[in-house]
Parts: sequence; structure tokens; C-alpha cells
Amino acid sequence: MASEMETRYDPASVEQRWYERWEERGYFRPGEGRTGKTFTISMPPPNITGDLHMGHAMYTLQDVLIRWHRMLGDTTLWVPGTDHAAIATQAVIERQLLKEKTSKEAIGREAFDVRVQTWYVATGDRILNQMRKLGFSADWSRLRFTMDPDYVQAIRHVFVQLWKEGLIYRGPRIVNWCPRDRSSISDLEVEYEERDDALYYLVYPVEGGGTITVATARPETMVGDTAVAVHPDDPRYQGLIGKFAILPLVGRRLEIVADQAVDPAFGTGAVKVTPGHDATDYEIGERHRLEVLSILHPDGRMDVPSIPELDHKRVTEAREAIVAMLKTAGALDRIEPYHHSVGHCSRCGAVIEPLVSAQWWVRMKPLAEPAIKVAEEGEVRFHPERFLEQYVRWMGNIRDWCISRQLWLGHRIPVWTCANGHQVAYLEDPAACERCGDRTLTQDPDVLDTWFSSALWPFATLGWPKDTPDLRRFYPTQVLDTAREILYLWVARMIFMSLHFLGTIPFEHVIIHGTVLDAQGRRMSKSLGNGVDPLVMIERYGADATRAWCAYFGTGGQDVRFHEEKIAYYRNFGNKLWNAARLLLGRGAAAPASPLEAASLGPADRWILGRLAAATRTVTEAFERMDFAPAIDVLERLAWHEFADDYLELMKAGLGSEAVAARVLEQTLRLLHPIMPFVTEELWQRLGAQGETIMYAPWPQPDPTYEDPVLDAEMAHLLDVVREVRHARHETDPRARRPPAEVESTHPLLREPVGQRYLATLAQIDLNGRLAPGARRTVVVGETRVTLSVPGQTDSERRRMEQDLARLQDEIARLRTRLDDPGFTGKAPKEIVERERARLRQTEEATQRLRSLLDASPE
RNA sequence: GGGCGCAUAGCUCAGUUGGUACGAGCGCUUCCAUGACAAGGAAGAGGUCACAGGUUCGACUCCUGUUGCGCCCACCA
Repeated sequence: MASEMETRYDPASVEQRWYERWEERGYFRPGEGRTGKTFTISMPPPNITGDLHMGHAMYTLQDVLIRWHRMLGDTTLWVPGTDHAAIATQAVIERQLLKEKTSKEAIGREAFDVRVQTWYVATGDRILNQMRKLGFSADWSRLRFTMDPDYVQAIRHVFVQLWKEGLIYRGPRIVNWCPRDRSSISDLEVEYEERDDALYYLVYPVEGGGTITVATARPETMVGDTAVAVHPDDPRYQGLIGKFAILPLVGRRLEIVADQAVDPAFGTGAVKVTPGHDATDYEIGERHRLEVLSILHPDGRMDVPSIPELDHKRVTEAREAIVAMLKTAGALDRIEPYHHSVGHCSRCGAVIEPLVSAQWWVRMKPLAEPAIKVAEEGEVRFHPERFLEQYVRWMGNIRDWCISRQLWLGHRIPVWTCANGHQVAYLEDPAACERCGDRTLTQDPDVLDTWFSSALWPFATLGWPKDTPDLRRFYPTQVLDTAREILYLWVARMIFMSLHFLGTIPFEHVIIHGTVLDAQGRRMSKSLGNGVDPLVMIERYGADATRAWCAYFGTGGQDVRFHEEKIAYYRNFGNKLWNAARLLLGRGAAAPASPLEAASLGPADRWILGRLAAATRTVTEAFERMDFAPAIDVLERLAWHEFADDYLELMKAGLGSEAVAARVLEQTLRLLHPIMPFVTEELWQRLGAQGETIMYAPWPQPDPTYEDPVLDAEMAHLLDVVREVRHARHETDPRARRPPAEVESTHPLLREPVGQRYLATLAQIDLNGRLAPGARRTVVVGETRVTLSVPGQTDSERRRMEQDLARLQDEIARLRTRLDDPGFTGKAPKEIVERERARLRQTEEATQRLRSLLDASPE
């Protein structure tokens, strides 16, 4: 068997084969569990805008949980899908069209739709195949897309009900407008960037004499001013409140109003109010019933027919023009440098223009309250917990949600208006107005915010609003794992939608995984070109290694820097497992079907079985906390060091058995399977373990009969001696092979011949050989003393012993001071004091032994 | 302006509720082609746990403040 195994593990030759078999045999479907419990995760649908990046590879955390629960015996379901990502996809297609020197307007709506559909099919498949390469055990037969007809039904249902409940309304409000996409976007989709700019001080004359100076970063908006505001308590302006200023160039009368929103410390303490193009001003305008003027076209150009110098100009050009005009008019006092942040569209990067526009809104207050409650009461739990606070704060301050977008791509708003002006939301496309029967209906041209549809993801993918078996069986789900940046955009919205429409939480646990940064700690981005393609990593190191990296670094919500060497390290780990199996198979070992005979087990066997039991316990506990890094650490130590480095070496010397080794390896593979599914399946099958697939092998239980702290301590001592002997050998003659040696020990394990053979094996010394006269080297560890016959310099050995002695004496002094301190002995817990006392005793004994040895050794 | 996170070996990171850092990987030094594995084995060197106070018998661990980096929120005109 081993002869057909290469010395190196080659992931590529294994992974594809197993994945195909798993999928073919339907292992990813829920099946019948043994526990009667279900475990469900809705996979966050990746945007169909391109290829996978390391952020998607982080979905590994979900697969680890899914595979673990499957082994635990739960009926386990991972629902995959994709998102149409309206604004992002439209941007991609528009860019393509631009390259072809055309535009969506030129090709028309129908042709545009065809482009979109083609794109979805091609890109969607590619993304799903990338996920398969990562080994994701999602149930592809339940694949959902936010544009599926069933899914659209869910969206319609939600919209119509919210509309009937009065929670959706349409109205003009100030919104963030992207002039490039020519669409509104939500507050969450605006990204602010710091910028060095200028602050302009404009002088407005006041009726009845005098002037008032206002500071603004956007002088071009002055043509839309409808008031000037000051703080109500500002002593400088008490006499002006209620009077009127005259807008230069335009001549409009502007009331000087008093409003709390004005910061007296900023600029001159007086602010021009442009309700049509600034969110704060809009609110001031509402409070003072100010006129709202619009001075921009949807493409962001100026809309000021009365001033030809400005009309249809870009904002930046208009700014220059108006500054020049104001200067000429003597209305510009001064310009100061000014550092502030400017909003950009998170999708296309264009500068956002706040403007007033009629949009559809969801009333948030009634929806937010229950959503806060379930989080505060721990029905939905956040990992790490600190995100709970963020979530609650955000939900508490939430404003109405602008859900309409002026895009071509997306779900049309299901509202039709008839010739008689009846505006109604319909579940099905209507043939006639339900109020008056009029048949000349026109549908609202807008589409819905993508996040409106994503908000229904966990339940709409299970068939809601139909009462499906899946919905009954798998909802609510258990875990939602996602990136930090969409906590508000998505997670919060799923929670309130689920509570409102299904009366239950959508998931019990929210895991926030870390954002992958490049090695320098920068965000990965297209413009920097520092992104990492998981497929390239899979090609180089295998999916298992890539997954292990994700599982190790992804938990904790902390950002994680990408270092390829670490993936290489996990590939090496897979190789180690492979070679351990290769050794065993070469010796004819197979996974034992029956329990091991207790009577036939030696100390080394019981020790490694004890380590296995301890590791099983630790790994299970770590998985329960969804904290995978310690689990991987423990498995690494067990498989690589305790098992491969120590136990297998003992086995080769006849001090362990192939049966025990195979048992340990088989269980280790199971513990590792959720993280590294491919290599574990491959080796598990080669070992001839019981069962069709490791995917459904039961999760190991720790066997307490082997957990033996005394034996652990004895082996620890043995390994200490081994290390010291190797060290001594390396120091005296690094090339020495199996030098003759003699052991004296009162230690329980090492006074037995079998223990001495362990030592001889691991330390590579010959206990049957003859000590040559003269050149010797003595190693003392606790109650064990090993004398080696090596060509060493005795005087350097003496110096070393003297150094050791000095160190021990320092230690004794330290311990004595501590134990003489009544503060310590009186206040510290008894077991701590006792431990220090024991430590002192041991150190004193060790000193004694070393001293007698020193006395006996030649000067 | 508010809130949060992070500062531990040259680098990247672990360190479970206070009791001498068992730290890990990479990198570095020395040795090893020995029948599983050089993607390996063995032995090492390397840390005032950002800084300053405080609480405590005892602080990397708790509290306060400072500095540096990062993130989130906000109506910075």
C-alpha cells in the first residue's frame, strides 16, 4: 500500500476526486441525523461581480462548523446562494459597455437585461466552482439566487405587507445622490474621505444696514440658499435674528433664523442654509419651514437657468465661477484652508451630492425596537461580544431607510399608479387598478435597494412565504458568519425582517470573521492590486492548507494580515500526516475495528492514548466556543510532535504498536476533518477505517480511561531527560551516533528497563554499550542521571555544572525571600504557597545532587 | 466630536477567569541523507510583555492616564 504512496502529499491529485464523490453521493444534503437536532447556516450570498477573494475563503469557518455538526450527528444544512448586487453589477456591465464604446441607454433596456442575465450565468458558475474548490460542503441542490421567481415572491410579499401596515411610504426627502449612478444610495453606502479643501467666507448684506458673514466649503450652493442660521444664544447675532439678509448675485431675501444645530465656534457662527443640498440644512429648513430649492440636475451639474455662467456647469467649475463673481461683487471676505471629509459613493467612488428627491422609505422605529430587544436579551448572540454594543447603538439611532434606487438592474418596486392617481402595491402584476378598475397602470420606475432583498435571505432561501418543510425544519438557523463591514447593512436588517415577518430570530449566533489585509496591513483592493486569489493558494498549497489558515486566523473578528508562508506551513502539516500514514501502512497497519486490549498496552501506548483523549476534549471545547485556533494548535502538537516525533519513534523500536498508532491517527484525522477535509478523507480511507466517508464518521469522544496525569508527568520527565541528553551530545560531539551511556534513576518510569529503552530510543544512545574510560559527560535532570561516553572536555562540563548550581542557588534565594514574606504566606492562597514550598524543596534537592556530583568529578 | 480594537522574540501572532512567558510558526546559528517525511529530524540563540502611575503579598493579565497604529459611528456648514 505504502509503495503506491509518494513521499510527498499532492493535494491536487486528491481534492478534486473526493469532492466529486462527496457531491455525487449526496453527502452535502441534510440526511437523517442521529441526534434529532438540526444545524443550519445560510451562506452569505457573494455578489456576482467577479471572482472570489480571501474574504470568501473565510467562509471556511462556516464549513468547519457544518462538517463538525454533521459528524456530531445533527441534521446539517448549509444553504448556498448568490446575490444580484444591483448597483455593483450594473456598474460592472456599464463599464463593459463603455469599453465597447456604447452605453445602456444606447442598447436599451431589453438588451441590457440580456447582458445582465448572461453575466449572471457565467460569473455565478465560476464563483460556485471556486467554492467547490475550497471544499465547501454546501447543499448545492438548494442553491438560491436573489432574482429567482420564488425569491421575488418573498420580496413582493414583504413590500406589500409593510406598505399595508404603513411602514413603507414615498416622499421627498434629502438623500445621498450618486451623480454617476444617478441613483440614491443609503447612508451606509457613503464612504467619507479626508480632504484638504478651502473654507470660503461670504458676506451677505442685511436689510436695514450691516452685513452677516457666513463660512462655507461649498460656495456654489449659495444660489440655493433660503436662510441664514445662527445659534439662538450667540450674543453676536441677537440683534439680527428675525431680520433678513440679501443673497448676493441673486437678490433673494433670506431670513436670519436661530437654530440649535449651529455651532457658534465654527467659522463666524453664522451659516448659510441650503435645504436642498445639505442634510443638516434640510433639517433646519424643516424646523423653520424654509423653502427648498433644487439647483442640481441628476447628473450633478448645476441647474441654475437664471445665471447662465453657472447653468449646466460641473460643480467644481461652478465653484470657481461663483467665487470669481462673488469676489467681483465684493461679497467674498476671505478663503482659508480647510480640512474635512467628503462623502463618496462606496460603489463607484463619485462624490455624493445630497439632494432632495422623492424616494421610498421604510419606517424604522417600530422595526428596530424588537430587534434591539432580542440582541440585548441574548437571543441573538454576537461573537466577539463587543459587536453587540455596536449593533444596539446603531439600531437605537436608526433613521428611516431609503429603499428605492434609480437603477435599471434590480427588483422593481411593486407599486402601480392608475390614471385616477390610485397608488397601490401589488403581490402580482395587476391588470387593473384594485380601487377603480382602471387599466392604464404604470409601475414605479425605481428598483429596490439590494439590501432590501438580502434582508430576507435566511428565510426566503428556505421557501418563505410558502410554508415549506425546509422552513419548518431548518428555521431559525443557528449561525450567521459574515464580515464586519456588513453588520448594519445586512445582519441588522435580517434580524428585524425575520422578527417582523416570522416572529422569530433568523439565527442564534452572529460570527464576525476578520478582514484579510495584505502583509503590510493594508486593505486588499483592486486599485492597490494587492488582493490574493484563494485559487492560486489552492493551486500552490492545496485547499486544506488554505482552509487551515482561514480557520486559524479568521476567528476573533480581528483583522488578519496575509502571509503566504503560513499557508505553506499548513501544507507541510498535511504532508506530515501523509507520511505518518505512509509509515503505518508500510508496516501493514490498519484502523482497528475493535477496542484495544488494555492488557497489551505499555506505558507509551497509554501515554499517547491519554494525549489523544486530552486533545479530543480540548478540541471539542474550542469548537463549542467557535474558537478554532487553539483547536488547531492542539491537533498540531498531538499529531506532529507527540504522535509523529515521539510515539512513532518508540513504535519503530518495538515500544509501541501499529494498532495503537493506527487508532490514534484515525481519531486525529476525524478531529481534523472539519478543518482539513481532503487529506483526512484520503488517509482515513487508506487506513481502512469503518464507514463510507469520514464526513459521517462520529465525532470522537475523549476516553477517560487513558487520561492519567501521573503517567503524563512521568513521560514529561522522560522527555526532559531525552532533550538534555541530546543537548549534551550535540554540545560535545554533534556527529556522535548512539554513544554508550548509563542511566541511574529513582524515577518510576526510568528505573524500569522499559522506560530506559524509551530513553535509549528517543535520545539515540546505547545502554548496552560499554562506557569508554575517561571522556564522559554526565547529565542530571531531577532524580535521573545519565552518564555518556563521549569525547567531551570535562572542564567545560564542570563549568556548566557550576553555572547550573549558581542558577539553582539564585532560585533558592528568590523562593526563600518570598516564603519568608508574611504578606505572601498570609494572603496568597494555600495551594500557591504550597507550590512554592515544593518548588523550594525540589530545588534544594537538585542542588544537593549537583553538589555531590561536582565533588565527585575531577577538578 | 463620540465609541471600539490592537501594541508580547527580528517578522506574523497565541497566551482560558492575576501566581516565575511550557509560547507557536517563519527567519537566524549548529548538527543530521538513519527505511515515513529535507515541505523532514535534533539541539540552540533571541522577550524590561508600548510608556507612566495605581490596586495587590504578587500585574503581560485588573484600574487610570499617555503615546502610536487601525476600525466604526456622527447633521465638521
